[in-house]
Amino acid sequence: MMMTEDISKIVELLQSHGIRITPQRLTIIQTMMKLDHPTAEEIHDELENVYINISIATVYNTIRSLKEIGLVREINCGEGCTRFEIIDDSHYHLICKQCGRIDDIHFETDIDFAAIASASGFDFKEENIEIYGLCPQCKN
Amino acid sequence: MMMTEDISKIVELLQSHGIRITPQRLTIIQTMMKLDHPTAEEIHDELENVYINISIATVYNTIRSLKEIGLVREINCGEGCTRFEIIDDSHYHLICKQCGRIDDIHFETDIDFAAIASASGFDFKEENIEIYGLCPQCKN
DNA sequence: CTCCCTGCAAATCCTTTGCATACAG
DNA sequence: CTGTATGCAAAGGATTTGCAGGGAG
Repeated sequence: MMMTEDISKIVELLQSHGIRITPQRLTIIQTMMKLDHPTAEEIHDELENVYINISIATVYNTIRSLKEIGLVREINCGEGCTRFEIIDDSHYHLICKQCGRIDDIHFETDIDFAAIASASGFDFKEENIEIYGLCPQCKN
Repeated sequence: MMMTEDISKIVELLQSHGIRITPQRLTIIQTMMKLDHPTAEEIHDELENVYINISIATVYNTIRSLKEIGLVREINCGEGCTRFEIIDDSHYHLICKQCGRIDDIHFETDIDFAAIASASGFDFKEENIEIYGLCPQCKN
């Protein structure tokens, strides 16, 4: 997980994309760092728990901005289940097709994503690897 | 793309999962094979074009069944854009973050997905690799 | 100061569901 | 025959948008 001190780097990233630094945005980012692959609603609920009122629309709008600049990744956990996370180092996901459990998986790969993208004339931004299966609880 | 002759194998796959063979399901599968990463609605529209009336609910229900048995993969092309394809050989996707263009990418990888899954106690089903960037048209 | 951001509520869009009928096995 | 699949329409849920006021730069 990304360290709290990295907030200053995140602030620079937002500024470099002309995104204004607002208390709501910083709060949402910090909440995403605290929670484990939260849904938009879980972020919103967590904020309510600490008596911070940020509208769900702002949560969604912020997530969208952060996705666009590559700070946030969307994880598809099936059946209308969408979760989000701050992208830090290269880690990928192991997802249970049954219950939606998401495990972070760290491994190295020899795939040169940037080269693959540019071979088709694309500017590489980021990659996403999802491994689907049945978790220990669901596989029986 | 999967060959039409493979329909018999698909029929077997459905049967082995206790999924009944209906004209609607076969038609939807063939339409998915014909179209390039269609959305649910594109499948439905294509059927209307040839005067076949299959309700959009049946399209969605069928896609869901096919996803569950691992025949169909969902591709996330951002901004509430969900596309589907029949899974055939191992190929992955290069997706434009701007316009949603999807290119199929074929490459080999040394990642042993099954081993990674079982290391966490998961039964491996399938994997998904998405590379995001900006396509030649959008990167300027 | 100016323009972007926020909150609220309403709108929208995608997907699923309930029910009666049809049909695959 | 029996139980699942289908069609239709309606429900449901997630995400976005319009608008007026507030705040960052």
